[in-house]
Amino acid sequence: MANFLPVDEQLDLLQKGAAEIIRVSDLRERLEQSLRNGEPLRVKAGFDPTAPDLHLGHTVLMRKLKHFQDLGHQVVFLVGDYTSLIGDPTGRNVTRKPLTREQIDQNARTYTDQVFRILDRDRTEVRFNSEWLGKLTFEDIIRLAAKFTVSQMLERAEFHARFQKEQPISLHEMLYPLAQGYDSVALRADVELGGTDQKFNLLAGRELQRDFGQQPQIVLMTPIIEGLDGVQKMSKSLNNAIGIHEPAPEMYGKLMSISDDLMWRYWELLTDLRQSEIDQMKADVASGALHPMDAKKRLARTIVSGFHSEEAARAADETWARQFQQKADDVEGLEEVRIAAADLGRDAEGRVRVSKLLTASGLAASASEADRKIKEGAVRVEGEVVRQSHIPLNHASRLSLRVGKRAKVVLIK
RNA sequence: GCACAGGUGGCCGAGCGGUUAAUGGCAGCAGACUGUAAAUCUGCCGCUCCUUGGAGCUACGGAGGUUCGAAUCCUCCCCUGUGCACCA
Repeated sequence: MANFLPVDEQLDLLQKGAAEIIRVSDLRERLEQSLRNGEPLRVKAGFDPTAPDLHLGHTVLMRKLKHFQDLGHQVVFLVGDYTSLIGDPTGRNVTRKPLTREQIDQNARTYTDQVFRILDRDRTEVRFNSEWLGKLTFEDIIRLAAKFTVSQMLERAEFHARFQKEQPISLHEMLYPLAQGYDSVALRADVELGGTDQKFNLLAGRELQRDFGQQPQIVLMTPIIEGLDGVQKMSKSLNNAIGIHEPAPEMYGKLMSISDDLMWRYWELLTDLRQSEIDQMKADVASGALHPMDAKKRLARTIVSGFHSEEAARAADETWARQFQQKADDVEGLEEVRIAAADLGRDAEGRVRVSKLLTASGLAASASEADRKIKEGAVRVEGEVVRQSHIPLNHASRLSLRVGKRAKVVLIK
């Protein structure tokens, strides 16, 4: 099988960026064991396909998975198709809405497509937990449930908080850690990765494995990265996430919108730059040798080129600079939208309602909102601020529109 | 099942028969300021329509009802929480 690196070197890479490992001594032992018998470790990480897209927050964990993979270990990418019927209560103050089977399948497909932007497809074992969870009988579930007590469950911060606030906790939500733990049993996992918020669930795996006569898995937790707001964790539903499928300019722009403070965290968790290099850069910014904006641009380029290409990153960089650093409305590189002239409607003098233009192009959610933006002076057509509700539109079939920092080119036919 | 307390705009949370899409906070958006941001200040923050200003429509768990008038009162239903559920 693979030629493994010496244990110390492996540990060195694996510990980098890990928030907590339970326990490091066990991991060392397990690595030594694997080195002796030439068997790679089985390293598991589960993802619930509850949202259709992965975002950069997920990649923190995937990057760590890749480290294991690079070291020659067997990575198991587990799609929690069955557990997503429950919905992980982690970090939730309300019960999740259950997904339909179709949504889950659809999401799972999107997931596996995206994950191989980071992991090596040929060396990754992809599994779905419906494979074994779907076969459990009610009796099996009763036996699993008997392993935990109600107060153990209520110790969990999420449940505790909800209980205190007299908010509902459905019984099935307590089944989640059992299911995730049983996954580890079924997969005979040596190591499980997860975010720090998963601690309880990860530890349940150790518990159950012990009960099933297996060696309890090592648990490696990665930090939870903050979203664009810099406060809450990155999450699609909080609308502060950067999806890994997002187009380069979008991704670049979002990265540039983070605060200077947050930038350092992103450097650490989302790039492979060494800590020493990051510290150096930090020092340069502090001393004034490096402009923070340049550091941030470099961050954005680094990340974007990882998911797209260097050319795409460079192009995004130029587009961004044009859009935000020059005041003039430059049409080049902007997203183009087609609008049917019939959808706009003209008044007797052949003028067009600006709010219609904005809604049709997707720059405003509703005509009412568009009208407000016009009053606020946020709307520009061909670079000129527009304050009237109607503008003449002769034969121009192509014009640039801007609302605040968002801009598009519309083609009217 | 019984009793009690609740269900208000993306979220939290006031209002508890009579100005107003409904105080306030958060989030969001825009303007100013900057280095793109962040911070700060200001404005906006249901939808539709009409060329600055207006007009209309839809909203306070759901359905009915009382009333000139309801988020506010009544009835039923749905949902959540708490307590009780042997003696009671």
